[in-house]
Amino acid sequence: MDFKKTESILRALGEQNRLKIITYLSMKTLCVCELVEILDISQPQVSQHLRKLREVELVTEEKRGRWVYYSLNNIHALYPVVLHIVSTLPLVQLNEIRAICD
Amino acid sequence: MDFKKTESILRALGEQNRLKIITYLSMKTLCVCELVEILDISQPQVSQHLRKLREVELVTEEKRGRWVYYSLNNIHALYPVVLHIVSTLPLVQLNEIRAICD
DNA sequence: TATATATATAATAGTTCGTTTATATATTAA
DNA sequence: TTAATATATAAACGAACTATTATATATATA
Repeated sequence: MDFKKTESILRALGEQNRLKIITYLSMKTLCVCELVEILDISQPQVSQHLRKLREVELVTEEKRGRWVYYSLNNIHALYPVVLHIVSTLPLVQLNEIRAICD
Repeated sequence: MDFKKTESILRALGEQNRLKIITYLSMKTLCVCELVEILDISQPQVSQHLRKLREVELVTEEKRGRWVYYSLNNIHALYPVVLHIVSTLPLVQLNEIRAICD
């Protein structure tokens, strides 16, 4: 992984909401509206943060009906580094997600 | 390490010149003028990048005479993560540093 | 078909960032 | 003591970033 690419990936990781998205996705594939509820930020904000993570291919997306599900890209060259970073972060709980989606 | 602090550390790491500084410091303690020569960027640029790394305590400094020597902070909570990142970067060589310092 | 939901994107404004240039301070050497 | 070297910092400017607001598209439901 060259310096330029690593720079852009670390930039994508260097934001609290995106770190939280990565942390939750490391536990479970989630759709946008679930992330909106979990992170308690606006839908456009979640979409824009996901875009940054998509641009550097840290996450993958899969459309199912109305929903778009996001997962950590576990074949990314820096996937082990990402998990290492997540392991240093506070434990978060993935409580029952209130069915606000729908 | 909380999300806010991790954000600021990843931001400090998310820049090519700073990634190179970290990479070289992982091999050897170096003074500012040596980094200026190795990275081939201006002295104020090196000093400002070092400041960002100092602010998040990724590096430590030690003044000896006219020179200020910088080292990786190996007791930083994220030191293992930093080494993990460095291990994914291209190998760099620390050739004889022409004695431009002095 | 009309409406509601899920999502993405664009425009805007305020903020942070990186580079350049100029300068100040400390230390050493002449 | 004067000059040179090593370093830090500040100001200025353009670029990149983030949040907000508005809107467009796709899909499902009534």
